[in-house]
Order: sequence, then C-alpha cells, then structure tokens
Amino acid sequence: MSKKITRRKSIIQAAIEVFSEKDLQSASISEIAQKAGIANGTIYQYFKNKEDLFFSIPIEKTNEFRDQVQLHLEGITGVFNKIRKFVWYFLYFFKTNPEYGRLLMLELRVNKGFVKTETYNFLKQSVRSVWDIIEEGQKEGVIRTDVDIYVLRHLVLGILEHMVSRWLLKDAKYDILEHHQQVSQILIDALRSRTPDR
Amino acid sequence: MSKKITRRKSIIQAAIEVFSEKDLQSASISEIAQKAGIANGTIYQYFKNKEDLFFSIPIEKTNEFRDQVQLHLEGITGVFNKIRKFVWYFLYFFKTNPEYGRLLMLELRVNKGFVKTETYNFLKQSVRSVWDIIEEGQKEGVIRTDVDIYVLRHLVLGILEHMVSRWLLKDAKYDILEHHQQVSQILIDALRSRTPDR
Amino acid sequence: MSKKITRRKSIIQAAIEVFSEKDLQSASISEIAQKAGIANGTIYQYFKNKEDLFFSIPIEKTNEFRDQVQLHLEGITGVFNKIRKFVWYFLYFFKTNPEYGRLLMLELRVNKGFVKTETYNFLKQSVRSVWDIIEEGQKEGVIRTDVDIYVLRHLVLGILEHMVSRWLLKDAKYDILEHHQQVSQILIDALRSRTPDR
Amino acid sequence: MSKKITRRKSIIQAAIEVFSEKDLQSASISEIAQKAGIANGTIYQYFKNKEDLFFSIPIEKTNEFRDQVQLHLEGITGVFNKIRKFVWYFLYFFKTNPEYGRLLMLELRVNKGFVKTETYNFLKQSVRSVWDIIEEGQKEGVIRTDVDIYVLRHLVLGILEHMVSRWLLKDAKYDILEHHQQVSQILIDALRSRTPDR
DNA sequence: AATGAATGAGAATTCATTCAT
DNA sequence: AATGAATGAATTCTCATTCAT
Repeated sequence: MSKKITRRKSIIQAAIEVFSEKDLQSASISEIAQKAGIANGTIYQYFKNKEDLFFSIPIEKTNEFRDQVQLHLEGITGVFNKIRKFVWYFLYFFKTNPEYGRLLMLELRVNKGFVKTETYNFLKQSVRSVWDIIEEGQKEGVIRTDVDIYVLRHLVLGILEHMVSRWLLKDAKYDILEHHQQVSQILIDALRSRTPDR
Repeated sequence: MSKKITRRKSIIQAAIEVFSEKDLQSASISEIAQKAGIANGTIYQYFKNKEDLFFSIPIEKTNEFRDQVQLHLEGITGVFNKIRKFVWYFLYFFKTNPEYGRLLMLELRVNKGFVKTETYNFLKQSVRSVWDIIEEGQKEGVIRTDVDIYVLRHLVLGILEHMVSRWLLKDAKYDILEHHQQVSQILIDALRSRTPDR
Repeated sequence: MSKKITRRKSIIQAAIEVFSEKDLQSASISEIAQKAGIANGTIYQYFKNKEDLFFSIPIEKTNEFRDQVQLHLEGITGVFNKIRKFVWYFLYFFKTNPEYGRLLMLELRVNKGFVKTETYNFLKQSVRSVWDIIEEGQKEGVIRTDVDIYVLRHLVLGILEHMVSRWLLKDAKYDILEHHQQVSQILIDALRSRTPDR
Repeated sequence: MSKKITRRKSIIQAAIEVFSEKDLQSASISEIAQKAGIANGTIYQYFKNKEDLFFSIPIEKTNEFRDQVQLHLEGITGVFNKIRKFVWYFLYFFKTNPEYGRLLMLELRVNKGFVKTETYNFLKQSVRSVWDIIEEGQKEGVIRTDVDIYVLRHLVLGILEHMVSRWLLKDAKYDILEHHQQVSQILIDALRSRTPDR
C-alpha cells in the first residue's frame, strides 16, 4: 500500500522535472518513465493517461504551499503584517520551487482543460488565505470596501503571478525576492481604507 | 505587390482563428490553410514554418493596439486621467479581440521561445505608454518614486493581464469592462505619491 | 530474445527486396513494413531511421560472403588456384544474390555516407582474402612486387566489380560466370612475377 | 539563337555544380536556377524535367573527353604507348574534372534509367578508342586473342573506373595520377600476347 | 521567352496507449 | 503489478512542375 503511494510519488516527481522543461505535448511518457526508473506501461497503472498525470501534479505541491502559508502566518497580528508575510512567502515558495513554478504558471494556469479540473478548484483554495486576510481587514475597517473584492484579489494575485511568470521566463536569473517589501507596501497602499479627505 | 501583403494577412487572420482554439502543437497547418482557402504549401512561401507563423501574428495586432492607445490618450491631460484611459482601452481592446487575446495571453506570453523573439521586444514597446505615463507622473510629483518602476509596471500589467487571462479562461462569460473604474481607482491609489503625513 | 533477432532479420530481408529496386530516397518505409508484415513504427524499434536500416543491410550478407570464401578456399593449394577460386566465388555469389548485388554495387558502394560508416570498414574486411592471397604469392615469389599492392587490388576488384555492375545494369540477362576462367587467367597473367628476360 | 545555347550551357554548368554534391533526388531545381541566375520556370523552357536535365549533362563533357583523347593519342606509335597515354589521360581528365567525375561515376553510371538513355550510348562511344587500340594490337599480334575482347575491356575500364570512384569517395585527397605508370604496365602485361612457352 | 507564385502529393517519424506475458 | 514490444494514426514540410502574367 505504502509502496503504491511511494511509486506514485516518484512518478509525479519525475513528471515535474520533465514537464517543467517541456510542455504537455512535448514531454514524453517514455522520458518520465525513464526518469522514474520504471517501464512505460507502469505509468498507466497509476494514471489514466498523460493529461491525468499532468493535472495530478499540483495536488501535493498545493498542500505544501497551503500548509506552509498557514504556518508562516501563525502568530502574526495585523492584517497588513499578514499581507507582507503572504507576499514574501508566495515569492519565496516559487524561488525555491522554480520547476514547479514553471509548470504551474506557464503551463497549467493557462490550460483550458485544467481550469475545468477538480484540481483547479483545489488550487484556488490554496490562495483562500488572501481572501481571508482581506475580509478580516475589511471587518476591522482597515481595508477598503469601496472596491469589489474580486478586483482586490486580481490586484494581489495579478502582481505576484506576473512577477513570478516573468521571472521564470527570464530563466530565474535575478532574485525574485529583491523587491518583496516594495511590493507589499504598494499593495497595502492600494488596499488601505481611504481616509475621509480623499 | 499588394497581393502578397493581402495574402499574408489572410493567412495571419486564419491563423489567429485557429490558434485561439488550439495551441501551437495542436493546431495544424492544413486547418489554417483550409481556413485561408489556399494550399498547404503556400503558407511556406510566406512563413518559414509553423512557429514562425505563430510568432508573426502579434506584429500587426500590436501596431493596432499601440496606435489606438496613442489615439485614445490624445488630448487627455492629467496623468491619472491617462491611466484611467489606458486601463479602459486595455480591457476594451481584448474585449473586442478575444481570439487574439487568447492567443496572446494564454499561448504566446507563456511561450519560452516567443520571449526570445524579435516580436516579443516589439510587443513590449507597445506598453511603453505605461512607462511614459508613470515617468511623466513622477516628474510632476504625483506618482511615487519610493518604489522601483519595475514594481509599478508589474502592478499595472499584472492586474490587467490577470483580469484578461481569467476572463478568457472563463470563456469571456462576463463583462470585463464592468469594473474598469474600480481598477483604475485602486491603481491610482497605489501609484499616487504618499502625502507627508503617511 | 531470438524473437527480436528474427524480426530484425525479417525487416532486413524486406529491405533488401525493396532497396534492390529503388534507391534510398525512393524506397518507402511503408513499403518495407508492409513487405515485412509489420507496422511502420516497429521498424523504428530496430533501426534509428531509414538510412540506418539501409546501411545495416550488408552486415549479415558480408558475413555470409566472407565465411563462404574461406570455406571455398579451404584445401586449395597454390596462389593462382586460390585466385581462380576467388574469382569464381565472387561472381557466383552475386549471380545467386542479384538483389543484394544491386543494393551493394549500385547503391551502397557509391554512397558517400556509407563510405564513412562502420559497416563499410567491415565490408572492406570481407575482401581481405584478396590481400592475403596476393601477399602470400609475393612471399612465394610468384606474384610481382614491382607494382604497388593497392594497384593490384584495384585491378582485381576493379574488373570483378565492373563486371558485376554492368551485368546487373543489363538486368542480369547473360551468364556472369561464362568468362570466369578467362578473367582468372588474365588476372594471373597480370599479377605473375615477370621473368628476368622481360 | 546563340543566346539560347549560352543559357542552356549555363544551366548545365550550374547543374554540374549542384549534382556533384547531391544526388538526383537531393539536388533541387531551385538551387540550380539560383546558381544559374534565372527563375525556376525558365529551366523548363530548356529541359523537359529534372531527370532530362540530369541526363543531359554528360553530352558536352563526353565530347570534350573524346576529342582530347584523340588529340593526345595523335602521333603516338605503338599500341602499348597508346595504352599508356589513354590510362594517363583518363586519370588526368577526372583529376581536372572531379565534380563531373562524381556526377558521372557515382550517380549516372549506376543509374538504371540513365543506362537506357540515348546519352549512355553516346558515352560508350567515348571509350571507343580503347576498343580501337585493342583491336589494332590484336591485328598486329601484340595483344592476346585468347581472351574475349569484352573481358579485356572490363579489365581496362574496371581498374580505371574503380580507381577514380574510390578516389572521389575518399574526397580526392591523394594524387590519382601517382601510380599511372604502374597501372599502364600491369594492364600491358595482362593484355600482351602470351609467348609460346607460356 | 521569362517569371515566380501557387500547387498539392507524398513520406518519415514520433509517441501515447494497449496487452500478452 | 510490472513489463516493453508493437501499434498506427497523425502531421509538417519539401519541391517538381504548372501557368497566368
């Protein structure tokens, strides 16, 4: 039983490595099988087909991301401090998982089939914390309520995903964490409740 | 002479239609040729190969976008008014060119090969106006200078591209222009120079 | 295990039949696959590509030729008798293997890529016996040493290959063995050490 | 009129250059047209199709070869001296025309279609001088008559063509004329009438 | 006569998936 | 469960040849 899970994981790990370099179509099952040290056919014992394997990859990583975000937010008080932490961890996570980042940002997030997947909804939950923080801030009165929450979310995820995507496309040559404080600051300035005089 | 240009354009138009539904690999030359009403081989008189055709698509559209942006900004005074106009036009352009949007946002902008392309640099020039506006605002003292301009750019393009991408992935079912004023407002609030008391 | 070898052989046999009629470019993989009774793709399990298959053909046949030459020379004494036997067997081999002959003489021996091949060196070894016989004769003093051995080899292989090539181009309509004794005789006269009075 | 001939010649010259590097199939009409500085379609004003052009090449060169052989044999007395001259000129001709040599020896002489061509018969006439010399020698009694004249011809052309072919396949890296005297000598020894005591 | 744009047939090769062992 | 040989569909691109100008 545990053996089965181990093997499944090893296939996924091999798939991440391969898919991070090539897209869904270019990556070959043989290459993944070879990297996992198993026969081609064996993959089909664990996954329905190539797309199924492709779409299964984010589940584990998503869990890791969500759990770590929770852990890092633990004990932090103040909505804006939480936002600073989230921004930092988001960038840090992809800095330390660039292969997965490539896969998620440049392949999956843009794949129409994936968006209709169960896994996609699961993935959305992982940034649930952004919602929670924003809502918390709105209740406390420090985050603006004059702008639709969807717009606020687009703002936060927009800048973060844009930064990560461009960074990956530039072969992760510079330090993505360099400006994390400026990013936090500008987001906070955008989200902050307007004072009456404005 | 003009005939050659016409034919080239008709191939590009057919390619936009096909590539907006299928990615570079899935789309077939035959399908494009058929849609353009020409023989397969003819495409190779105008483009080196499928990738070349794929990467050539944005050139025209980019020109159109850039020219229109200039036109729409004409006569507008005030940096923030210009930003409002740019936000509106950006969303409007993709609202009226969803097929090209799909191609650009979900295929090209994420394609590693494309980023190394001449066309990509050309494309970057098309959002040059954002830089110009920001710099103008900084000179006037109304846009903050305490944050790296790259971060500001990530902010503006991040939210806009994120909105367009998600909208397209949701099959353009809702009106992307709905929140354009809120988007402008929140961006302006983020970009605005901080007053001394903050 | 043996199955793999059998299949490989059956592909080669089909390839000989097809390549003897058409050259490397004109012959199609489909035709070979069909003749071998397998799927197109299967050929690529055994050979890297069409050229690889093409160049692999002579290996087996070369072994057969070399072994048979050895066998036929067995027990024959006298350098000139050996030459007579070699001449006869050379012509006899291609008389009984005209398809392979066409392939070897009219395609491979004239193919620049093949000459750079490992197989080509292997093939050269198969006529090694000519060298051995000549050297043996030179040691015994019955074969001339006043002419470079390369020239002697060009003489022997030149006439034999020329005869076989022309015979095949004439659709093997006459008996190539008809003049084998005259050929041997003239070669022996050419190779024989000159007597002092000449 | 003379213009037409000039253009035809320039096409043939371009074709020789192209065909000497690539075989009939690999060489392209476009390349020839480009090298000749004309449009693709123009070639079809002068030649029925690619094969026709290919097969037309030897005519001129054959004339040149035949005329030069005659010239070089002029004034030479003695059958064996004529053979020596022929051997020398044959090797010399290809030494100075390696591109044409490649085309003739490695492509045309091995092409089944060419053998059935009018040009092929024309080409055979060009080595007619070998026949003449041999027959002259037989009449004079210095060349053996105990061996079929076809065999004698295979001997002479066999060694010469073999030498040229191998030399070309080895990229003409060594001097093909180096051993011409030895070649003449061994041929003469082979052809010479046997003295009674042998 | 010359052009060269358009044609469209044609073939090698890849690779996800199956299934007998 | 694992294997890996076999499958065969599917597609890009080339290029000789034509023909309207």
